[in-house]
Amino acid sequence: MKILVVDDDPRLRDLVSITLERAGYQVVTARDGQMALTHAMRETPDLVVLDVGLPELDGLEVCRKLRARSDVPILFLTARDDEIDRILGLELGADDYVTKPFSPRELVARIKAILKRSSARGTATVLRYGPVELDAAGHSVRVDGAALALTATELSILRQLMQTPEAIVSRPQLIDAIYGAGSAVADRTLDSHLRNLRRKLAEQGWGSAIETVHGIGLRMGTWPG
Amino acid sequence: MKILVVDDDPRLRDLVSITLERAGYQVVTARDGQMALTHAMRETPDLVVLDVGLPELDGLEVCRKLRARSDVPILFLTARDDEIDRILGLELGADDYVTKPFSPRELVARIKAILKRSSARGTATVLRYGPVELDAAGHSVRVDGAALALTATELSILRQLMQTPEAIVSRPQLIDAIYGAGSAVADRTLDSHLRNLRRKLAEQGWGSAIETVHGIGLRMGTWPG
DNA sequence: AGCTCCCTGCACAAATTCTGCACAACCCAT
DNA sequence: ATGGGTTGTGCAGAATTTGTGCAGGGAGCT
Repeated sequence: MKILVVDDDPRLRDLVSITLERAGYQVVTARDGQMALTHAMRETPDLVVLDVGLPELDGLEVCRKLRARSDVPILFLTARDDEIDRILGLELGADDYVTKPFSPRELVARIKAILKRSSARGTATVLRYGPVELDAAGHSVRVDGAALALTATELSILRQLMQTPEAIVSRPQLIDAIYGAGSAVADRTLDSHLRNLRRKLAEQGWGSAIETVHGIGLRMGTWPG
Repeated sequence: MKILVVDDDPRLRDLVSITLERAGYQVVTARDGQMALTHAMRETPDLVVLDVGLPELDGLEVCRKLRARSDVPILFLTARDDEIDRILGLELGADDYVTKPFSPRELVARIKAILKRSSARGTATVLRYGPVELDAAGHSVRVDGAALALTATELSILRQLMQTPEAIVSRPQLIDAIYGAGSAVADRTLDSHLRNLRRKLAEQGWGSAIETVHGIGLRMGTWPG
């Protein structure tokens, strides 16, 4: 989980960073609104901790601009109570706020709560094609409801194929996607995994799910039924 | 609502006591760290007001010890600004702090805020999955109602896993979450704790609660029944 | 000081998965 | 039909990942 921390006060920035890093998050910092927007685009954080009282482009403005292009959860840091009213009044789509001074524990608790909510919202990690269901987070695959025990590599192959159903994926593409690009694994190796994967699918009665297109590549088949 | 006030200065103790009593709280006092711990155990206060600069066992130490067995909210009283850094930096789990000199009104306001928050957090501190119940506040775990004696690390692991049931948590993620990020604990160490945790679960008949997904991580299992 | 409990991590064993060779089977254009 | 290129299969050693026995060190309690 990556978190973008935006505050102009270096001490507070450090405090928050250290706290969050201890809590197991990856942290990126920005010291003003402009930088915040740049980083938000480039780093695609999972959450933004945003100070309201930024110089120049203030926090509320940054929030509005962020919301224009992303649904990233936002947690505001506010110094004074009257700032809270502005946040609430403006309905900017902030997810929560914490008033300074705050305790690290509190901050982490709030962040966890937000992330939990937003991950509950976005259960879109499940790929589905025909009777095959692939849950990336749980590393689990079900066929007609029955769980399939796949190894990491097998699952990786299946995911690639399911990401573009009905489209043909070439072998080099697959290999690049599974191992990094420019890896030197033999073509036969891919075949081995492919075989195991097919065998496991076949045990559930879907042996023909992955079809070979000779000389071109592989694809998650056009479903028979 | 019962509040424990810990300070070695009798005048300040009285001031705080009277202020709080006027605000409608029941007050218990202690003049040193040792006494504070004793009272905290016996009286189970709803909040502790703790002076940082105590003789002998200092406030930070008291806080740490309290945290070892309870989640009671803690409000620090600090004399100097540099003490604040220590509180925040150490991430002891304090909920707020007030610098001396402070106004009685300020103190009461902070206390109200903390109590409000902690009651709002309220009953959501219990994680449950299958027959396993984890009560973060009480540091206790029950399986089919039977209490399980877990060490701090074991509990930490279990909590991480239960926070995202059915999802896989990688070993690095677990290690980052339990110790700070970027810590250098051996992989085997995690295994050791894991083994102990599993053994204890097995004694209650749920040895398979935590399953291993080879090469990926661990997960709080898909429940058998 | 002595005792207990917990954390940490080494050395080794066990389990699981990955890789790729040798060869057979297959597809398609000529 | 035939030959060259492509894909599937049996198999086994290599490599990685995970589990276990065990022990030293340190914190806390009496």
